[in-house]
Amino acid sequence: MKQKITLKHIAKELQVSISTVSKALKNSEEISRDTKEKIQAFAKLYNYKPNNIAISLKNKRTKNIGVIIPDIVHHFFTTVVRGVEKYANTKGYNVIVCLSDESFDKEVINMEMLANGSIDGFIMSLSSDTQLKGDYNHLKEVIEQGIPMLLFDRITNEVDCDKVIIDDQMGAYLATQKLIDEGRKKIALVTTEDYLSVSRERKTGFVRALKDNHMEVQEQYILQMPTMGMEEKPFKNFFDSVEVDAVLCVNEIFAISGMRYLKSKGKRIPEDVSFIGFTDGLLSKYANPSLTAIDQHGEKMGEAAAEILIEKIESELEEPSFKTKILSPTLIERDSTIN
Amino acid sequence: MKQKITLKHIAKELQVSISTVSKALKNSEEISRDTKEKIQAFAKLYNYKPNNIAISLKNKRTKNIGVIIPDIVHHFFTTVVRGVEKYANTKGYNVIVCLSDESFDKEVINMEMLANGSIDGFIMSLSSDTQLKGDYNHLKEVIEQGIPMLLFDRITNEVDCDKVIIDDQMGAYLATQKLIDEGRKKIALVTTEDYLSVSRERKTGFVRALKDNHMEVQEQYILQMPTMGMEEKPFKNFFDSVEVDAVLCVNEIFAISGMRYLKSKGKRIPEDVSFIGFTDGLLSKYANPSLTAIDQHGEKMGEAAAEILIEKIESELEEPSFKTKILSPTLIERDSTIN
DNA sequence: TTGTACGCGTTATCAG
DNA sequence: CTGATAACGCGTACAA
Repeated sequence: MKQKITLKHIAKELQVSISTVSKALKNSEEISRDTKEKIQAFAKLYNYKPNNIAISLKNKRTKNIGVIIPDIVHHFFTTVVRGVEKYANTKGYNVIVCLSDESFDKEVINMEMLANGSIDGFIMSLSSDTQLKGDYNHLKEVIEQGIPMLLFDRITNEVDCDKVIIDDQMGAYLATQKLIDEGRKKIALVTTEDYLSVSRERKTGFVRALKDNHMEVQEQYILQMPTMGMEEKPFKNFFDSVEVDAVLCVNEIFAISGMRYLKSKGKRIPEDVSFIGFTDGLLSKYANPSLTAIDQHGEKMGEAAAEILIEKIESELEEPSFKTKILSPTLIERDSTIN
Repeated sequence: MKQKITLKHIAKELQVSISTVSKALKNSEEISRDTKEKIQAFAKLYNYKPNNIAISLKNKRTKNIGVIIPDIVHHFFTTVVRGVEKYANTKGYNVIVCLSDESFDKEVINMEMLANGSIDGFIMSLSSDTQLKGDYNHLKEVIEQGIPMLLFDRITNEVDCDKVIIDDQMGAYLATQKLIDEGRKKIALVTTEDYLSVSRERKTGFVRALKDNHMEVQEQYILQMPTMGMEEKPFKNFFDSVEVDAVLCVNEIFAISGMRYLKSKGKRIPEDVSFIGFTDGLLSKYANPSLTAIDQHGEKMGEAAAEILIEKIESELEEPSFKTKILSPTLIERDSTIN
């Protein structure tokens, strides 16, 4: 087993001091050509690579960024991670991914683990538990310590930091307007509970579009789904009790499940009922009919987040100047709406 | 801005030596009650937490494990990552995720970045590029250095290390047998190019099942898809030229796309043609008809991988005793086959 | 041109 | 009971 070689080994082997080796490997002018060549050759031969940990300790820079997301088996979040990775790697950063699993406690634990020197900055999206609880002290503490922090997608106004979001209101507005333009009159919204920031925004956009078109907002057309998983029954109750001709869903799964139920009731899509869903993931593309969707541009979001965060890390100015970047969503028309 | 506090700060503030503080915080018997209480109170007040990096340097243990996967916007890999995270966190480890993006070069770069002290061990699945190239020197070098390494799913026999896979042959066999039991006679296999280890295995299982049932293996029933993405044309060519009554696909996307095309040709599923796909992801569940699938138990795989790797990391014996854990796949019957 | 000494934050050993 | 010292691996200001 070829143990990792250190400056010390090289120094001893070549009968010079450690600092000479260090300088030689940085091609310092201070060192004679001969010595440099000898040392560099030796280093290459034994494949010397500086130890990241030692450098981190010295520089107080780890070149790691911590990403905390609620779930990883999730199309949108993974596209964001991919974007973060992509940009971070070009800047020589690694990405440490931690999952909060939608739990406040795990979010706190993970942040504490990472905050003790493991990372130079955070990119995160709040767990639903945290948003429900409304307790953001763990974020505030980290920020207090001077660790750069960026929130994306699921954010809160209660903490001051950089943010990247898509314009969820606009997404919902676009979608709703599209349905109205099709001539739909009874448009339903299928959403989650209100404490998720994104759901609130989407609902606002939905309502605004209706009002702008002088349509009435009827609470009975709004279905608030309980926690994910059991979709069958709520849909049944809802669609059996109200007659709709269009449905906007805050995620793909709701849309697919909704379409399935209505089709089983003999409705034709999109002739009888149009569907639009948030998050343009795999399901939207491969659904039958394929689903018209709001693309949230996760990868771009991740890249933007990484760019902003890394800039902040490397600028190290004390100024608390935070920006919120708002990306625009796009409507991708497929077969669940009428062209 | 409340800077992170160190032992040194505490020592200075309390007029004691650094080592006294260190010991006091570890509740050492050597330190008097009074001093300990004073120091512990102070530490708690200022929320002292030891610096991970310094500890890593000292212990030569980072408590990080590196996970390198070809793609993260991918249901199977994310379930594995989730399993790894889950187990690793219970053992106090963080997970550093790097993406090879199916590229040999990125795989090498990422491994080198992580191998210089950032992680205590690797869990990885080979990029297709690497499998195509057949060059595993980067893995061998890392293993040479004594860094524990575990391969999962996309593995190779050319490197000696721990491995976790599902029995892909068995999965394909199970699926094929199911189709045969339904009375299908013209069973197609839709797969990728042969250099992916998993595809090879699945093909072998498919062939074996046919032979065991005294059925002829006909090359014309095997469709080798080019790289992912453009599914339309190859399917058209294939299904227009051969008549089949069942299809086994090595992934969900192929299955969904295949079903779609055949439905567009007026075939009924599963009455005219049965479908089974590998990887029980979202698409399988929500497809129409829902897809009978081989569950690869990604999360279990991740947990098993993390368990084996961490055990190896913490046992630090020199013995090169490597095991290969083989998980059994499960057939999940849905509506694309006949019950 | 090369080497010494120090510091990053921690722990362990040993001396007082 | 407490403190000084060395060590982990590296970089660098300063001394030789």
